[in-house]
Amino acid sequence: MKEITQTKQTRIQREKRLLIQNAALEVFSEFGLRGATLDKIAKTCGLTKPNILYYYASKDEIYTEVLKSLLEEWIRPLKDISEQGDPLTEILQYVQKKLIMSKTKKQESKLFATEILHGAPLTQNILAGSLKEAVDEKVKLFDKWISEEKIAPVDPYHLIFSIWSMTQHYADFDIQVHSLLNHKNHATIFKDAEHFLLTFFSRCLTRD
Amino acid sequence: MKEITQTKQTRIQREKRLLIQNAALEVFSEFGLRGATLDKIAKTCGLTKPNILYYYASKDEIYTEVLKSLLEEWIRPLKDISEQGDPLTEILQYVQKKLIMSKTKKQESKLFATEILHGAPLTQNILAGSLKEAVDEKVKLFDKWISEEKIAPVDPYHLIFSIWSMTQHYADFDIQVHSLLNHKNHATIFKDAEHFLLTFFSRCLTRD
DNA sequence: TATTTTTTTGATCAAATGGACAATTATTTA
DNA sequence: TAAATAATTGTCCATTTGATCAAAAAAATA
Repeated sequence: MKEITQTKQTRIQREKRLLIQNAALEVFSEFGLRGATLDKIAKTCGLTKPNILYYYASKDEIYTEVLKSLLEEWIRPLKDISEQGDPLTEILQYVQKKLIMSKTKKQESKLFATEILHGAPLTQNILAGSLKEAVDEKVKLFDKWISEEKIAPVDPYHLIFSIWSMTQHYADFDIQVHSLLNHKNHATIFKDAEHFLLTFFSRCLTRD
Repeated sequence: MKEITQTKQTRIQREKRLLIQNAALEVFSEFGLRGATLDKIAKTCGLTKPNILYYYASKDEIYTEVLKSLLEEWIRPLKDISEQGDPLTEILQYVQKKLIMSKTKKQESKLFATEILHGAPLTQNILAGSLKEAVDEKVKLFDKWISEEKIAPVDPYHLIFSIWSMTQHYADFDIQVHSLLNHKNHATIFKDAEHFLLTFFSRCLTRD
C-alpha cells in the first residue's frame, strides 16, 4: 500500500484510518503538533506505532489530514448564511451554530486555534483559499444588507471576526471560563453564553 | 549559585536572566512549551545551552517564570477600571487598552493563549487566584452599574469574556486576520478594529 | 596582586521519539 | 483450499533534546 487512491480503500483501511484520525484529533488538540507523540496516538486508539505508520507515512501526514478534514467542517456554517432569509435572523443563527460547535467540537476548535496561533504552517493556503472565498462572499452579502438598511452599518469583516472570537472563546479558553465561573454547570454556561451573545448581536445589528 | 535570593542578584545575573526571558518569550510564543527547545532559546539570546541552565534549573522553570511575569501585566488594565469614572467610558477605555495590548504585546498574548488552550498546567492556580479575584471585583462593579441603570443589563462575566476574546483575537489569530484582509496595513487593521469594537460595545451597553 | 567567587563552555549522557524493516499473521481472492 | 495480498508487530536505529559536570575563563573581592 503506497498510494491510497480514495476509491480503492479496503474496509480495514477505512476503519483504521478513521480510528487513527479520531485518536489523533484527541491527542493533537491536547498537546499540539510537537507535544503529541505517535506513542500517545497509538495508545489512544489501541494500535501499535508501526501499525499507525503503515497507514500514514509520518506524524505530519496524520496532522495534516486531521486538520484538512476539520477545516471543511469549520467553514460550512458560514456558507449556510442565506441571502433569502431575514438578515438579522440569519446572522443570529450563524452565531448560534458557531456556539454549538464550540460546545460539541471543542477538540476541533482547539486544534484549529493552535494551528493558527503558531503561524498556520500547514493551512496558510487554505486560509487564503477556500476560507477567504467563503468569507468574501458573505462580506458582500452583509454589505448589501447594510446598504438596504436591513442591518446596522458595521465593518463586515470585523463582524465575522467578532462572531468567531466570541463563540470559539468558550471552547478554546474553557479552562479559564470554568475557573472564573466557579466551575458552574457546563450546560448552564452555554445557555448563558447564548443569551448574552444573541442579546449582544441583536442590539448591535439593529441600530442606525 | 544555588539559591538566587532576589536581593542578592549580581549585575550579570540580572542582565542574563532578562536576556533569557526575552528570548524565551519569543521562542515559546512561536513554538509552544514543547515545540520550543533550549537550543533555540540559546541561539536567540546568543548564549550557550549550559549557560542558560546555569541561570535556570530547567526549561520548565524558564517557562513558568516568563508566564508568571506576563500574567501580572495581563491583569493590570482590568484593575484600572475605576468606580469613580463614567461607566461606559471606563469600559470602552478598557476595551481600548486591551486592543492596544494585542497590538504591542502579541507574543505575550499568544503565549498566554497557548497555555490556557492546553489546559493551563502551570497557571491553574493563578486563574483561580488573583485573576479570579480581580474579575469578581469588577463583576460586582458592573452589576452595580447595571442596577443603577448606568449601563444596559448584560451578564458581566460574559461581557468580560467578550472583551477578552474580541481584542485578543487580533493578536492570537493575526495570521488569519491578515490573510482574510488581503494583508492590509497593520495599523489600518487596528484602527478599523478599534472603531468596530467601540461602536459595538457602546451600542450594546447603552440600551435598556 | 592574590585569592575567592562567579560565569562560561566543551564534552557527554540518558531518555524520548519518529521512523525503518523484516518476519509473522490475517484476510482476500482466484 | 492455495496463492497472493494486506495487515500487524517486535526489534532496532538515528536524531533530538533536556540536563550534567568538570575544567577553564572571567570577574569580584580582599
